[in-house]
Amino acid sequence: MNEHVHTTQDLTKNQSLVMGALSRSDGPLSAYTILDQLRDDGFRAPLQVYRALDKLVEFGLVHRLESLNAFVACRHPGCDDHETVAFMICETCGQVNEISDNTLAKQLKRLATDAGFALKKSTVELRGICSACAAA
Amino acid sequence: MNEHVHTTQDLTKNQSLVMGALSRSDGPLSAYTILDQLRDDGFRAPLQVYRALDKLVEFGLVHRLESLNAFVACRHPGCDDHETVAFMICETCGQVNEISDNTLAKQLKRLATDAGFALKKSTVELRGICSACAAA
DNA sequence: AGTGTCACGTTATTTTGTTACACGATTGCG
DNA sequence: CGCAATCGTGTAACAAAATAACGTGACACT
Repeated sequence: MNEHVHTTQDLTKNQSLVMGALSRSDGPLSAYTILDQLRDDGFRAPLQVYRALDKLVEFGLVHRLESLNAFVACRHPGCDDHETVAFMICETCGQVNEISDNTLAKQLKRLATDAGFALKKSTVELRGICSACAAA
Repeated sequence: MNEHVHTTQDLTKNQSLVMGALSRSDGPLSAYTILDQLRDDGFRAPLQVYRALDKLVEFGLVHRLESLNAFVACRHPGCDDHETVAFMICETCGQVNEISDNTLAKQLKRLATDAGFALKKSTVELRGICSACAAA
């Protein structure tokens, strides 16, 4: 097993449960929503969720949406560049679309470099109305 | 007076106080930090701060930093494109640099358009180490 | 046995943000 | 004028999001 790429099998029980909840969901979930969903599985405190989430984010299996205070399962786990991903968030239906645009990533890095800024992580979250909702 | 561009004179008392606190500060402030700073001016409840902040953001005088749950005074108030601004946030000193890059703005819009996504607002927050802190 | 590490569990607390309700000032209008 | 509508304000209570502090058990390694 590769030491960097984590799959479901590497996960601890709590991490698997949280990952499962996020995978089942078609949209982002808040930590407390996850907690509620996992009560029957023995979850009792927010910290249990947050600890699992921290690890899952670290593994690149989950993304945090800063503008929503919520989390989503990564659509392309295993891809390297988890520091430069963009999201399109529909304000009508709540659906989140994960985009991996190389040009954008490069541009952000260039912007940072030009300013002498050592970029660690970039948060790009686009808010608007998705095509499906616009049509409806 | 232009009906879209707001200046300090348009602001209500509370809005002015909050704007003043943000302008005085050299970095981002949380709503509750602002509240504490304005206790002597009669502020008592978070809602007073949030209401003022909402308006100031609406006016384009203040930006909200989603990844920090904090707020900063806009460096170039009066500029149109308050929906596509990027921030570089130094994780060492906490300084925030506001960037208005036209190429980036266009690219984000193109990304959205290509996906049939009606972009309303984009959040771009780059985390890393600023040049000053890297040198030190 | 001793040590370090890691995930886990529990309680309490802090930080952040919102809901609900009421009051006063202003504006617009019949 | 009188009256509704709007807007900013004030207060209290509350909900949501995140963390602090402390302790336990499992496991590996020496």
